[in-house]
Amino acid sequence: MTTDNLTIDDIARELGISKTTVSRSISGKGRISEKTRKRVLDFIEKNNYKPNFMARGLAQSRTFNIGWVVPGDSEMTALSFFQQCMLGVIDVATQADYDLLITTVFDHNINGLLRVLENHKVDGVILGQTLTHDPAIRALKKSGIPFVTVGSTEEKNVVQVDHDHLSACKELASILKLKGIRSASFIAGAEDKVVTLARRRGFEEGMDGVNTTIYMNCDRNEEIDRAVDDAMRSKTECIVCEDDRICYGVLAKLKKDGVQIPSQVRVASFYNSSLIEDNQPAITSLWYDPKALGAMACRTLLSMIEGETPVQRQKLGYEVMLKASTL
Amino acid sequence: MTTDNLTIDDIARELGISKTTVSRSISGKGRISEKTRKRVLDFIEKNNYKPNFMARGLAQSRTFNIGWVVPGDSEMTALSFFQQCMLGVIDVATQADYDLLITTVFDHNINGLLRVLENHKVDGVILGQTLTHDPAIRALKKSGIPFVTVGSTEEKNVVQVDHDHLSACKELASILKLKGIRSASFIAGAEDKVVTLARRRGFEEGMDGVNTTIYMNCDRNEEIDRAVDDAMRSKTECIVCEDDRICYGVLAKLKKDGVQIPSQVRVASFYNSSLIEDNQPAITSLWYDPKALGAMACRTLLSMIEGETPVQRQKLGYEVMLKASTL
DNA sequence: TTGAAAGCGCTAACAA
DNA sequence: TTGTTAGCGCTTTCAA
Repeated sequence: MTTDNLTIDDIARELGISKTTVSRSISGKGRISEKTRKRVLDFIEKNNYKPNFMARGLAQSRTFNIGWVVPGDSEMTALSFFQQCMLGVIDVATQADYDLLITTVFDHNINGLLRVLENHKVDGVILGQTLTHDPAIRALKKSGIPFVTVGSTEEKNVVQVDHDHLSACKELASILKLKGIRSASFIAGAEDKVVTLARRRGFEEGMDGVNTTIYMNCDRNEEIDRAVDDAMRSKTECIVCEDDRICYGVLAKLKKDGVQIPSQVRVASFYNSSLIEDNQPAITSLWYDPKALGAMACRTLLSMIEGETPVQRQKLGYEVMLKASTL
Repeated sequence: MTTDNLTIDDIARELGISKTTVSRSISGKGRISEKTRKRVLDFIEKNNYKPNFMARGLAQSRTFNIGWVVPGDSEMTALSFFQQCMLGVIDVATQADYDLLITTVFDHNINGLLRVLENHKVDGVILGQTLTHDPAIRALKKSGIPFVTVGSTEEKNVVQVDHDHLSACKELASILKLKGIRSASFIAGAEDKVVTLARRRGFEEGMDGVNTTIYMNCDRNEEIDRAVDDAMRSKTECIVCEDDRICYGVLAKLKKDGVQIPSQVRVASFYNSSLIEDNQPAITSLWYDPKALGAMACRTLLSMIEGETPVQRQKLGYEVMLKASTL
């Protein structure tokens, strides 16, 4: 049953033709008479032949794997965003007969990525997140391997796909401003992430003229709690959270302190996910499509692997979802 | 700079020895004089030689990749458990110069896994979750490839690592019973998951004599809400949640309904994670070490790939964490 | 339109 | 202790 040791030679012998012809029939490259082509394909179908990826890889210097690089702390990795995005990548990759090799980057330590690159274990890489001085991007550039980043970067000549965070955050912020908010606080995560900076800028531009306070690097709960304490003490009218994880922490803190939303303070988030979507009251937030983003990243990468030169920057849209948390 | 086209032939020529000698120096197999061995290694070090994995793979029929199979719905994948577990796997794999190929299984659809197996893209597989009639296990057995499951299974001859869910859940349940609880409800997820069944059994055994109600297949929020409604109507004294995700839903529902914990109902969870750990009040739960589990699974798999015959069932411990949610 | 033959870079008998 | 020689299974010139 499991006779999957069938090789291209076996087929050639069986059909009385050469390996070359078989190879060509499969790949579709070169001229082949429709007749023999069909003979080969039929035989393959019947005998359940599966080409050997390693052999093909060695001959063509290809692995048919693509690298997927994500932050290596479980708090990050577990974020709905990366998971959704990855599912989009997998969808597209699978259809093109590629598989995903996963690598983690933790605290600017890119050893895992370096190993994968040095060992030539992937044909291209998708970077799940961009940092301001991103060592991963540097390494990828140096390696010469095709790669695309999910998230923007200032680095030159980097193919990138991203949501339009700046516009989205600016739009949401300005809507909040129009609601008559006089003072707002922005609680955000690590400022070495490009997306954090974009959101901050969107917030600031949208809130132009409003009294604002910015709390950066609130990655852990204590920091979030402290930021919320400070914001409430300063009688902020609205807390805007940089992402779902932070919003989750903010909601927990407000609940603990018995602060009512939206009567005592309004809350909005620049990223939505299942982490907060069932909250009572519902949270005003931005909606993106990370799965579509992942799919686009993968499509782009595959085209690069095929030798095409893709658009450098692709932006995906968003939606503003106004809910009860901001009146 | 990027002269990484150095091959074993180059080294041999450069050093005036044969490829074989070089190969042996690297692998450490066969007899080699310390002197030449050192010469080769020094040369390699100096010239930054990196062996070609594809070539080695083709020659040895190995890929130096291991497959990591997880549920393909983002709600599941994002669970802290799988992420932590994966980080454990990656740690061990990386040290042994293996990489992780990720594959998803969604709703008993194992096509992704099948492709990876047929294409021989991995040397072994770690299954992140076990189902009662697990098609993945069947496929893996049939393929003959080494694999280990994270989670138990009834299938014969399957190497498996797991937490001791039964004992853990039974212990927690019996502690709750000792606290004088007269009626308890168990809210659980899909009953095709082996772990769900184990936890249920632990609950039932631990609660022996107590008036209990079981709610199975509560994977979505509506179902959780309905279960909670029913449980509260039946004046349950304690809601025991099968995992963190469900507990999260239960807590949200109780909050929405203004039910006080633990005064109006006690709550416990059979799995802890960041999803619920900051809850007020703190939730009584079980603590496991999924990262250690992943690491153990990977170590076991690697030993199997090396041809060893490992222990069939390995169990990791747990801790009962009694918190304010159960008095 | 087809085939022969030379690799891709490494490992592993078998000899020496 | 080291080297010679076949492969691993596929692709790809170059010829026919």
